[in-house]
Amino acid sequence: MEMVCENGTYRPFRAQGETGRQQGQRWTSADMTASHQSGLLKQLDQQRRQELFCDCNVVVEGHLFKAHRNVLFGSSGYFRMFLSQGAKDCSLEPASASFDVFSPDTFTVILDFVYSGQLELTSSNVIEVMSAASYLQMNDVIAYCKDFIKSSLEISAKEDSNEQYLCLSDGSPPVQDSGDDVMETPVACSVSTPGQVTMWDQDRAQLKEEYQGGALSPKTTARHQSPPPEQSLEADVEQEATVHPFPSIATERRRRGGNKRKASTTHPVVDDSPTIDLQRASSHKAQKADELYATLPTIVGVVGLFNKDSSPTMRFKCPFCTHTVKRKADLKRHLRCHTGERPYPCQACSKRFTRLEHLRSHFETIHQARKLVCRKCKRHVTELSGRVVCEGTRRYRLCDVCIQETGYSGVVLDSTDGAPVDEPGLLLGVDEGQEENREVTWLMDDDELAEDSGADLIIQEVDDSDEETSENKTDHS
DNA sequence: CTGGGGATGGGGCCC
DNA sequence: GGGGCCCCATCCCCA
Repeated sequence: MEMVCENGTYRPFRAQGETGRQQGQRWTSADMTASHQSGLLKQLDQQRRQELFCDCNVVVEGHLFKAHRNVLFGSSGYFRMFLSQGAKDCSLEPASASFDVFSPDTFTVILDFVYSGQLELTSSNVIEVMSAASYLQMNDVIAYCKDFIKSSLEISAKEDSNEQYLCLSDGSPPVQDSGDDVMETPVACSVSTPGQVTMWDQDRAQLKEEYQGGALSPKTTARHQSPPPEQSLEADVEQEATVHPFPSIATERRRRGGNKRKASTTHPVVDDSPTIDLQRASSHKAQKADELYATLPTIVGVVGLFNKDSSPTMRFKCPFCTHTVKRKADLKRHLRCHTGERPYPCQACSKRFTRLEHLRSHFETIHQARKLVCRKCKRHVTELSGRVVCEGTRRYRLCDVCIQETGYSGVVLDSTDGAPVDEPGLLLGVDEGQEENREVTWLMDDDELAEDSGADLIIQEVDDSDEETSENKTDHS
């Protein structure tokens, strides 16, 4: 770059306009800037389509795309790295890049976006475009894809909320399930009937309508030319906790911490309507997860990395975060932390889990008192010496010593028929299903424990539609 | 306020 | 691909 000497120091040469601005002579406006940028981009796009001055060849699965280095450099972190490596190479040979990790159609969408600022997202290509954008390190495209998905799921969540509103119209307070993130606020929202219009199509129509009406913020309109600086992924993630029902890992964990304890300390949900409602919401979430899975193309993340011996290894990349896994099954498992899908409900307390093993662990710990440790003195007990104490649906063991020391009083079930022993001050004949707000405590023998606990855990991957009946049964068993 | 422990959830990997 | 085990991180309660 040409340098000029100014007061004994060298400064970069300034264009006329900048000098003019310093002197207050520059005449400009936002419209003029936008018009100029738009025109320039159009010109570049025309050049690309006419293959004029293209100095970069991109081969995607055998299909050749011609483009301009400068444009790719300015749009993609991947190309910035790639082209920087050859920047010192002053040869006139066009730079060449080859990809097999996404389809030519997907790259067409991305390249069109680069040259026009218009991102043609559809329900069928959003995942693949997002994955490719992740590979190419195009954060703005990723953000737009995320917004597209989030907006769709927001509609879904509104539908869920609306259902909840309808279910709770009898005035019952909404019950927040521990495991599920159900929107609490009822939202007036028209619910489309299945088959009438797809979630994605509805969302696109809404986006288009809002955009045309000028009601949509630039963030969700996939405009490329002037993305605000705060529109980074990090900022986006920060907003998720309050705005979007589609959490990243970070926000998921934050929220998890907030809700988790409520679940473990509150009594089981005994009011049927909210439970059913949560199940419906969860069912809806599972459906959305299924839709997401259905839209996952094989592309989802076939990312070529390299082993120590420089041999390529295939990994599957999560389209929603930077996580990669070796197996597709592991990716599916991982995706549950994004979709919120919890297909394994505890039949005893309605808490839901993402994995069967977590459900099993929870059930054995919380409801079966499988740990042979006295909860009070922490000493090891045996099946015989450790008496099982029940609090609601929670069960744990106390050794005889701790029971005597604490003067433990509660409902003591007869070991033979399970009926409470008639003692003064005990809650007799109180069923938790009938007296949900009273903490019923009793002792239980191992015989009874073995008899009923094994049957309690009905492990199944739930088809939520049938869930309400089965859970009602176990709630009162 | 702090450390320990329980509960939960996610990742890696073997079967 | 699913099930299961192990390990680890995080959050929260409690002493």
